[in-house]
Amino acid sequence: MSGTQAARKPGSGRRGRREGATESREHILATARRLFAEHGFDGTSLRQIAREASVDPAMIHHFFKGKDELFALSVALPADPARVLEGVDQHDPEHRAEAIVRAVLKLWESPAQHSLVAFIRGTIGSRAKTLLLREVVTRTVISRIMAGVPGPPEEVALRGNLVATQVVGVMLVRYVVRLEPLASASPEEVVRLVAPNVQRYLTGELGMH
Amino acid sequence: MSGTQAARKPGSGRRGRREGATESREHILATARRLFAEHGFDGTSLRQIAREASVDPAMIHHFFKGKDELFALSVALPADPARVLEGVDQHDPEHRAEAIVRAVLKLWESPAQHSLVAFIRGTIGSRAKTLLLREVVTRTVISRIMAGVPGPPEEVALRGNLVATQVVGVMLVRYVVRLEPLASASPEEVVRLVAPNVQRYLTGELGMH
DNA sequence: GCTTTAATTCATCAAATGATGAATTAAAGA
DNA sequence: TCTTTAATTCATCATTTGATGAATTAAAGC
Repeated sequence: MSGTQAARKPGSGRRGRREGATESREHILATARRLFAEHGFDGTSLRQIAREASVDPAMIHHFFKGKDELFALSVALPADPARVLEGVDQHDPEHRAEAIVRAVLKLWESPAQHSLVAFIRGTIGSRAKTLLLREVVTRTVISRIMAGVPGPPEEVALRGNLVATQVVGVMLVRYVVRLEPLASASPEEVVRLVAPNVQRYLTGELGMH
Repeated sequence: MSGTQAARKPGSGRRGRREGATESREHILATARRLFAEHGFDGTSLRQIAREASVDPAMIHHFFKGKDELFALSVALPADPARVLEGVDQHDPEHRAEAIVRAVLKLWESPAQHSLVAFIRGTIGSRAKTLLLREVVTRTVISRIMAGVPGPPEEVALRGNLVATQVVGVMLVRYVVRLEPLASASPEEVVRLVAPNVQRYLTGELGMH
């Protein structure tokens, strides 16, 4: 796992503050996002981030409390669920699926994609982080998606879980594993393909009881 | 991340071969399976495995070439896709979804569950391993599931991807993230809930072209 | 211009990791 | 029984990791 030597030898840079605008903090964050996305949390070292950001490792501790905070700030929750799903709950539940799928795809097609992949990799890799994910997903995402859906609470909760399976599945297969041809399909085509199934979970006949 | 001290101090055990049956190798494998499932590949150290298996770390290198081989043997491909999906392709494509979902759930409800979660965590955590997963899934799983499905190859491939989104989503939400109430639903109920959506992807109207 | 603040690098630490070779002991085979 | 093979532990290495404190330099505020 040991790559080639650093692009900047230890000692080639002058000491002290650099001239010009200060942008190291953003470089660190951008590099961290990219590396966490590629190799996950444990697979990415602070030194590697520092090297690729052309910065001394100590800078990371100067700007952030440690690796955890860097991960949290660079990668975790790269988007505010409330904003992403804004307006979704104003659609009639009977015709909400399209809006959900479209909102999710819009987010994943944005520049946030790197961060999102990093979030998925870093989160699923560890049990502790997965538990955190469950909380976030349940409280902020699913509750929002299911607002106003009629039926007994237990059934609505189950429907929310089912919607999650389909949405998470698309995210994983299209953006993380990148199966073709789905990965190359246009967002609108994905909406057409997937939304009907999501709609069934939301308000359709489930064949229960 | 550092847990409590080991259950066996360094020096409390006699040197040399232990008396009685030799089962350390299996203990190592079982412990590795469990720990890889909880903390992923990088999050699990050989020393931790050795400690919880009540074994010297050097034993791991005695039985296995290294961490990679241990991971491969304990965790990777915990089930032969061919066996799991055996007979699925003998169902008429028009009524194959139930068989698929049932086969997948049967596997995940088996004792292999730990290994499978470990496989997912270890695989999704790293980009390189994800690429490998893509190969395996495409060549062995999807091709088997889609055998005999009519239509142009490109469309069949897309349908296969869509089936994958739904199946992967269920695996992740039910077994890895464990969202309730889906995680506690009976396998047969999950089949009833999910199979219709899988069937639409397999042979249903997709609204394309 | 002077002072304060912040950015940047260097040197270094303690801990943990994967790995290896030698020594010790029991089981298996003759 | 004697010999060979395999299992088990110990001691130890070189690396890597995350982290810290001090020293150096530029920017910002006055």
